[in-house]
Amino acid sequence: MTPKKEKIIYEASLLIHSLGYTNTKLSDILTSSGIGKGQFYHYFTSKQDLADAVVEYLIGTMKHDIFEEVLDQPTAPKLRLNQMLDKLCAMQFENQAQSGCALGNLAIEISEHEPVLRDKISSFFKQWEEKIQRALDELQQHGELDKKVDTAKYSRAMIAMIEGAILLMKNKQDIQVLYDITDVIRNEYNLNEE
Amino acid sequence: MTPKKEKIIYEASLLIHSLGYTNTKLSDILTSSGIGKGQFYHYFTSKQDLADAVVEYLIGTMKHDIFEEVLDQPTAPKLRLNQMLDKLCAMQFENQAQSGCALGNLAIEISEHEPVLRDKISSFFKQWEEKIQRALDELQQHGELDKKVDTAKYSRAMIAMIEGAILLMKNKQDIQVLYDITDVIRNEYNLNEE
Amino acid sequence: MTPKKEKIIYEASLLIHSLGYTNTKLSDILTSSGIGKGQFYHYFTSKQDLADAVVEYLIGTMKHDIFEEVLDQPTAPKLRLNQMLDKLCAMQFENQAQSGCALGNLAIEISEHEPVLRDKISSFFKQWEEKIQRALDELQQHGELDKKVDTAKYSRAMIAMIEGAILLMKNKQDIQVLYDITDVIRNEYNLNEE
Amino acid sequence: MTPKKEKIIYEASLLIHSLGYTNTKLSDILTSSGIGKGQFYHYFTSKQDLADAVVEYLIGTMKHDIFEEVLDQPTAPKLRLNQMLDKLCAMQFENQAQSGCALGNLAIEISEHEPVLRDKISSFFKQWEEKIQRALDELQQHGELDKKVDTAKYSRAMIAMIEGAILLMKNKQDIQVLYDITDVIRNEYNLNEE
DNA sequence: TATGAATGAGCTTTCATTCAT
DNA sequence: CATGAATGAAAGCTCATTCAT
Repeated sequence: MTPKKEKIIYEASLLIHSLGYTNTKLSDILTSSGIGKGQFYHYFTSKQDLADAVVEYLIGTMKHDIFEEVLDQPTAPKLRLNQMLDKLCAMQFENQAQSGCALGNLAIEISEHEPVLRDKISSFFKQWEEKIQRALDELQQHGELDKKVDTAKYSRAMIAMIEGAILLMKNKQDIQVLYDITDVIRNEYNLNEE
Repeated sequence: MTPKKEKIIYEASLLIHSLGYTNTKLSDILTSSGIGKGQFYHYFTSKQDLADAVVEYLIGTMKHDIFEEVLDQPTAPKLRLNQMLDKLCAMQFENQAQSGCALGNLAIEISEHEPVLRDKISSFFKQWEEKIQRALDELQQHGELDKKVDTAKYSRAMIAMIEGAILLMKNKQDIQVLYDITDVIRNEYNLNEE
Repeated sequence: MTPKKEKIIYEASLLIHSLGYTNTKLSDILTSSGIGKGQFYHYFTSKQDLADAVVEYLIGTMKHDIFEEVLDQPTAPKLRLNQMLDKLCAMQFENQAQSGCALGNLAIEISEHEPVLRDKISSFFKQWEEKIQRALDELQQHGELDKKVDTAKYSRAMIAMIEGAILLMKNKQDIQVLYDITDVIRNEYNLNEE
Repeated sequence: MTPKKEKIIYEASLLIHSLGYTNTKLSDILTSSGIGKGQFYHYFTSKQDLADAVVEYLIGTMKHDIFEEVLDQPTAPKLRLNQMLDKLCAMQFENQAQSGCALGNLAIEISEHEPVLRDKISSFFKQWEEKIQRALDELQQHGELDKKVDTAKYSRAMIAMIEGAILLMKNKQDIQVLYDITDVIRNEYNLNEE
């Protein structure tokens, strides 16, 4: 992967995050990347091909920021989940609550009609669920979570709350929505005390 | 509003639900509605104008189905909330878990760049929150909900869970995701009968 | 078929005759026809679609000029064949021996890779063979052609001589080539005397 | 001429034979030849320049196969012409009747608009005519051909039949067309042994 | 009202050619 | 000699919108 290609993917990811895949025009990408039309097709076979690369890049970023740096750490489960929420809030704050979740947006834009991309995103969400579930299992073992909750369902529900919160936040263009709902998450999953 | 105009809006709402606003072409709408180009511009000044009407229609449908028929009813709060969840699940089941939430999709597609539509959707979500909050307040008064929860935040969080669940469901193209997460909602908000 | 569509097909047929299918650009056709890009796609679904129409038009023209006006006439076979050759020579003379046989050119350009167009042209050549063969059969019956020649093969061979003559004529950009070879045809098929 | 350059010309000739000059892309040639872009422009100044070389190569091949190995041989004229036809049939059989005559195809594709290439091909056809004419003259001297035929016209007509036969054969994608018409040639020019 | 022909800016993509290394 | 990154004009095509009837 040449630096140029990485640059194109990065610039495209910003555009797609803000505008969506369809609304991002090749000309936008060319302008942002500072390349010519022909050059683009030297690196990618099509706009679709770039979309694949962007999705992989976005998933890679999330895996790095959320999995490797937080959920995969050998720290206490409560800490991991709190750090995860902090980080997600920080990401949206940096974006000024404007564009929402890049992968969530794409999931909604393409899931019904683009099976390949859908599966990539779906696979990411599955991994995320598993890592949260592991944390919830640990909490349960430590008696910090109600014994009878189904951690598989609850980890998925936590992601749903996060994605839904970001959706509502984007719709209101107001970061407070995300803060409020992460508060509720911390309450409901006993992430607050001590 | 002539029946023809209503027909156009209805057919457009189906297409936009499945394809998104940008990916829905005027020609698709004309074909579905069985009208000609000139006819369209007789009823609408632009595609944007139609989008406004579609959003109003979608909001109107939700208000009828969820507000008037359920949340505004003088029934027990637990029943109202359960019926609301049942209805939302039924709607997605009918759609075979394919397209997700029409308003949620649009919220994500247009919130950053189309203030007028964003505000319309945002206003709908706000009303929804208020009606859920009212139900939660009643539950609290009946001692069926923890006294210290902030019902404003919790009603918003419930919508976040619902929208997030539908997002994940659409991404997996599997209704079970929605069922699982509504189970969690019922648990957490003490909606299961006893 | 609207006059506009006919005009596009006609102008395209001239361009394709001279330049070939691939070398004829949509922009050439638009300029010749005096229409805009969008209008073209109102009448045709693609450049390929136009090619189909052009082939049909070219075949139709040949059928009219060579079949209906000459070979299908109830005149003497020798006269019909001579008139056919005269007409073919006249057509190339009008074109100043520049572009050759429109259908022959297309046959060479597309036969290996475009089965649909190939079959259309092939079907035209087959009909042409049959009509010449009928004339040759009549000649044989009148004792004006050697009894033992296989009229099926000889009619096909006559078309081969014509198409080959036009090919060589085009290559030399000299009508005389065609005249010389039609002379040979008239000799060999006893079309001269009286 | 380096082996690499010869390789490029050879691979290009195969592609141009099948696809035509315009439809053969530089990238196809690079792939087939296993070279890079820069390498190509080291050997050729342009695609046109390559086309010149390909035409020379194709003409050279025909001269070797048809002239040197057959028509220039000091054998009997009837044998030479029969061997020529046999060889031409064999070449098309090898190609499975798919692509036709490489030089005939190019003649049709470029004669109207590329004078340099046209003249090269035209010059080849002229030489071919002369060599056939010489054979016909010898046949006439041996009393094996009608005295009064104009051997110049008849040699050209023979090439026309061959090229026309290959055109029809390519259009039908059926080698039998060529076989049938060469049969007629052998009849008409008294080439069948007796 | 109603039709669909016409427009044209802009889209994704192609491709011969040039250039830096 | 050799590579392949870079260029950009031009290709085929799309689509919201306008206009003549």
